Formats: sequence, structure tokens, C-alpha cells
Amino acid sequence: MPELPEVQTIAVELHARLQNAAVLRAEVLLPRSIGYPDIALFTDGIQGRRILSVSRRAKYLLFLLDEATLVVHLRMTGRLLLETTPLSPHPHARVVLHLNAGRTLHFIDARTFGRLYLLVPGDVMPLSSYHALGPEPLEPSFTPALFAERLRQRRGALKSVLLDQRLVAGLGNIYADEVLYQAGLNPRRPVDSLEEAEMDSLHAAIVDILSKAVEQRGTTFSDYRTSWGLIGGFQDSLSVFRRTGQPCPSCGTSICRESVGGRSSHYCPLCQPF
DNA sequence: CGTATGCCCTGCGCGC
DNA sequence: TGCGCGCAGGGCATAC
Repeated sequence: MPELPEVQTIAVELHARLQNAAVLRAEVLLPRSIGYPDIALFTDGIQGRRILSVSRRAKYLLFLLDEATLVVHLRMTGRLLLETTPLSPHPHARVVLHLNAGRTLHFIDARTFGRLYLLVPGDVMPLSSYHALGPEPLEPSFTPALFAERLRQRRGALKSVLLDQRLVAGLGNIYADEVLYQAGLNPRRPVDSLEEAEMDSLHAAIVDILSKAVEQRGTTFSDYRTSWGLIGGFQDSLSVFRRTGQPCPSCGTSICRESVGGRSSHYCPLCQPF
């Protein structure tokens, strides 16, 4: 489940490894993995392009090419593996970019939710939600005051609002649960009931948890891998996520799991009272 | 307009 | 042991 720390790790690695690489040919093995434009325009448009940089916005990977931009969202199970030697076809390979120097960038995606988008000059980003993305939580401009101001405009359960990319970009189910635990807030807590101090705790937890997860190169449960195929390290630091029935690291109470807004939420009933 | 719900997909874990 | 059901979940479409 690539969230901000996982996508950040992949972006930093690929930037270092792919700068000035050339795309010789795109091989689309599963047409629906291409979100925009159609397959022919995608393969024609990316052929011969040079990779200038790789960066991240929210959970999107941005490949800046000469005269085009490749946007990739990994969704649930997507991986981008950069292979330096010929590789037998992976059963879940959906798109393969053949690069110069015999290298290949494999987009592998078991559940096929991930998408690739190619934008050429004059194209408007076809993802309307992209334009509505909230602030980057690890940027200095993401201040407690800005966060509180945005939170005050929202209603509903705290967990659901944290997962909404319009509030803050980059949180998914793992880090939303971990952030709420660190802030001592119940996932079902109505957003409009939060005190100023609680919003500040939440802000601090978002920055702290995400920073530490980036340092650990993300969390691997099953599918997430870095561009080298390596797992992350933050799964050993999780306090509540997927720890149902296990003791809370702080008080020893059994971790609970319940559905909030259609998403599983893990929390300590003692440390995170409603 | 803002919030809530269902859906897409397939591998895997669980229960019988 | 083997099989089948249901869960997992980001973001979009649709409903309210």
C-alpha cells in the first residue's frame, strides 16, 4: 500500500538511477493500466523521450521527460522495479519501459488498480482530483495554523477526513491509524469537536510519523518494494496498524479494530478514548 | 456543495 | 488437505 513514505522512497531512488536515461520503447501488457491517453498515443509519445527527473506529489510519481510528463499512481499493489539485466516476464508485469543501456523499468501490479498517464505539452492533467490535492505534509509551509484552518472547514469522522487527500496529501490507511494513535485521538471522533491543542498534536504526529517512515524507507506488508526490489523497515515500528488483539505499546490494552467510513481502523481503546 | 457509499480487482487467510 | 468465501483498500462514480 504505497503511501507518501513509500512513494517518496521510490521517487528518490529512481531519480538517482534514471537521470538522463532514454525510453527506447514502451510495452503495454495490460491496456487498462494506461489511464491516459490511448495506448497508441502513449507508446508513440513516450518513445525516444529522455528522463530529466523523478519526483513526487501526494502519492503520484512524476517523471519529468523532455517535452512530456509521465505520471504513475501505484494504488494498492503497484511496483516499479528497475532491472539492469534481462528478466523473465513477471506474471503481474503490466507495462515495461525499455531503456537504453539494456535496462528495463517494470510496472508490476497484481490487482491492476495502478495507472500510468502521459502528458504532452498542451495537455491538461486529466485527473481532476490532482488539482484539488491538499498541502504536502513534509513541506515547511505545512504549519499547525494552516492545518487547523483546513480542519475547521471539514465535517465527519477524523479518520475519514485524514484519508481525504484534499485535506493533506499522502496519508493512507497505515499512517492515518499510526498518526491517530500518536496523537491519542479516536478515529471516530467528529472533526468539529477537536480542541486547538488536539489539532496541534495531530499536526505534530503527521509530521513525525511520516518523517520517521521516510527514514525507514516505508512500510512493507506484502506488495511494496523499492525500485531495487527491497522491503521497507517501518513495519517494525507500527503501534496499532494490523495489530488487532496485540498489546498497546504504551498501556498493554488489547488493540481494537473497527470499520470507520468503510475502512478498517486500528486503535487503543484506552489511549484513544472517544 | 460536501459527505457517504459502492465499486474496481486478485491474492491470500481463514474456517470448515 | 483442499476448497471457497470474504477481506484488503485508493480514488473515482454515483447517490443523497
